[in-house]
Amino acid sequence: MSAGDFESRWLAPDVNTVWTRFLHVTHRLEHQIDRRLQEQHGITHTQYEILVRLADSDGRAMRMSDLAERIVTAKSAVTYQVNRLSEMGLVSRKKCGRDNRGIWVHLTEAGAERLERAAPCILSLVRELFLDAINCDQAAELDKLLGTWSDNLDEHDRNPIGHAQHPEPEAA
Amino acid sequence: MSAGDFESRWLAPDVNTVWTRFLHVTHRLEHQIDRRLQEQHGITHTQYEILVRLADSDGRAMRMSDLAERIVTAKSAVTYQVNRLSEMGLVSRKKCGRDNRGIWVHLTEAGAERLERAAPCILSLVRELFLDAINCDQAAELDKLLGTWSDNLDEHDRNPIGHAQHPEPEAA
DNA sequence: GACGGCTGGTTCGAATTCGAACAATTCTAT
DNA sequence: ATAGAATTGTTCGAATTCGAACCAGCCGTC
Repeated sequence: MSAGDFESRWLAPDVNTVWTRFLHVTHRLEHQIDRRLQEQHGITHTQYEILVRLADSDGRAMRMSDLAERIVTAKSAVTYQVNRLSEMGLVSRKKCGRDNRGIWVHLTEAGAERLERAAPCILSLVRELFLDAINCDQAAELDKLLGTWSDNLDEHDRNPIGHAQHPEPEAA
Repeated sequence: MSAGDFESRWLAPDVNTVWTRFLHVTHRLEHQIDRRLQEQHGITHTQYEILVRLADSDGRAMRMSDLAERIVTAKSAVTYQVNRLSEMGLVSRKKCGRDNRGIWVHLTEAGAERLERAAPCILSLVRELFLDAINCDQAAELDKLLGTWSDNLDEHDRNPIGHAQHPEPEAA
């Protein structure tokens, strides 16, 4: 085809390159961590994340929906995983009197212990793969970047469309 | 550990914070893109990735396993997605005479068109959320970081554990 | 040229995720 | 007080992913 001017087609190679590499790296990172976590501690990365968030929370407990928001998944997925973790005895659910429809997920002693055992392993992996090899300046830069991205996402969530094509229904 | 210099500022706020933010940001990014892609172009992010890789390849074709490696998923997942894309008419499979067990996945005209339509949309989203807000220096920095991480992962893959934690002390 | 070992892809079952529909509860405004 | 809206979690079905088992074609050696 090669239809004349398509400057907006592949844009600057930079965007593509950086983005592609970014995806590649993040995917591989997740895979590594997931595997290690599975093999050595018998939990998923998501499950690990849930435990971490609980441990970091006041009273080692959190509401389902807060959990969902923190780990960025659908509520139903949280239900599923909390069931799993509950079966394993790592968390427990308790109704909270205040709001009868709400549920508090508590980290159990067993859960805390499991986390204590898994955390160093994962953190060292994260360090090894992710942080150790970058210097302070880069680290500071990364921190800034994360902030920027986060803000951007917030803003975009508030204002989903930006300038997207009209949400036209499929014309017949 | 003096509490004022870059180093401690970086190390002290612990790995956890940066890592957590990183996960949060990447997950949200993926979700945004996935949603946009689904809503506006009827394909998954993985499917989009496959199309992109094909379009970028010589002869707009790739072997299944190369594809799997590029997009970092299990081979079976590639089979699955290529089947879907094939049903949609966006790719086609062709045996290659050379190696009778190998399969070349070709981008069809329809696939190329679909990609042409989707790419600007996604790239603009990527820019908007990911790149626009960072300046050249930061972009360069990011690029360097990605390179470092990638190398790290390569090395780690070659040398998976090197010092496995306690393999499995599960008994009481 | 037959034999064991690789490699490339597929198939199968299990696990996980999502979104939509739902039930129960709280909140708001009249 | 009450109808309507919003929120909280769950359930359900569909889609997707993974890993292991598997088949088939390639490659080296004898």
